[in-house]
Amino acid sequence: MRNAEETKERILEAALEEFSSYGIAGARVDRIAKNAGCNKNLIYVYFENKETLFTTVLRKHLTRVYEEISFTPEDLPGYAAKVFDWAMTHPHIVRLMSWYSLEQKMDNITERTTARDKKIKAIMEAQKDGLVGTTFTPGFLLTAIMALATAWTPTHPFGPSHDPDAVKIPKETRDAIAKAISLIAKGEES
Amino acid sequence: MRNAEETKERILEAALEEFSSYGIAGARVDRIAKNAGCNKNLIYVYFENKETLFTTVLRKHLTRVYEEISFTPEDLPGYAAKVFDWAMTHPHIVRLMSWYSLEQKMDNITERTTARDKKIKAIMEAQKDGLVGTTFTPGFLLTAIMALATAWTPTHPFGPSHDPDAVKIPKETRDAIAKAISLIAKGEES
DNA sequence: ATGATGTAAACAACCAGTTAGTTATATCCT
DNA sequence: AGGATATAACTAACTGGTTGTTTACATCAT
Repeated sequence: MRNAEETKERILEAALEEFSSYGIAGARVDRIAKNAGCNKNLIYVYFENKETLFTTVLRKHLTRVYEEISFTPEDLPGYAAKVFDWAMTHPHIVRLMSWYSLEQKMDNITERTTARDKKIKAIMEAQKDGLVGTTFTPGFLLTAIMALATAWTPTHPFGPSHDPDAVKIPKETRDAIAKAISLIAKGEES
Repeated sequence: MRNAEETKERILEAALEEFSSYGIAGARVDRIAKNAGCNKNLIYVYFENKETLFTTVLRKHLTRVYEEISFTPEDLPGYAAKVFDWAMTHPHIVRLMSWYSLEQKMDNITERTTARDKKIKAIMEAQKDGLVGTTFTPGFLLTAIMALATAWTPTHPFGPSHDPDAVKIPKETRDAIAKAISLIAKGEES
């Protein structure tokens, strides 16, 4: 019963649930402690603040995502499908990212920007090699992929509420997204 | 100085700013009263409480949007461009919608669902008339349009942070979005 | 003078963060 | 081995400030 690492993990789990549901401002430290089955003070011992607890949770899951989802510039539709699958199976983390981008004070997490730069460069090279069309810029393509892949997440402002039936048939939606990205990545003329 | 309608309006203005910046949980009623230049109690006299004040602000601007942006099922790229322009010039309201979809207790505003149903039906008819391709369902097309059109908003989790240069050249981004929607709406085969 | 409009103060609940103290467990000494 | 001791893990209770909401009172227009 007296295991610091285990309690830290329980706190992080409860914090994910709490922050995902209520955001930073809406989250309650007492509730996190209760759901983690530990004393409130331990949260302040192991993690500095409410805010650093949040960023700790976010960073932890973000790095896990970067490891799980490999970027394939030569197969952008497949990448979009992978991101879609991940977003649909990990709605908590998508919510976490949404909260962060709204409540943020504009200090970006370094991991994200470096990961983004890598992808941009990879798309540029794929374009040079003729694997991806040059109708759109790498930045546009990447943003379009992420926007489409996460659009059907329960949290999205224009998501399931605009396409309620899609939630029941995720496979069809995934294929449609891949298809759409395929069209954009080729970028044929009209 | 003694004009109820005027003070109501000042409260709604200050509330928009406050809720857009901090969300429902993060917003402070004292700050709204201060920025509206009125007594805190008036907020409770004219609007029930914090939450109904929020929904009042949201509803007000949503109906305005529905009036301003006309839906053109025969020209989906043009509609996407219009939505993009609106999103870029009204970031507060986009943020308001984002907050709402995150903090929501899943009770949808009726105006939104009816407006959505109308658009879906319009796209269906456009497909029957051969004005829009049938590769994708109307719900998918509508969601894709909204997702792409709002993806470069400052608040989007994968927005400007994934495509920083796009913010400086909104016209190019708008045209790229229209082009992308054009490709999807045609839905040519590979 | 009466209802609409506005003000100041208070209130009760809440909440992030702290303090002081307790228990378990590992380490050291003999 | 076994008792003293130090330390890591944990707890209960408190603090000081904040916050949504209410109450009691003042002032203006008609």
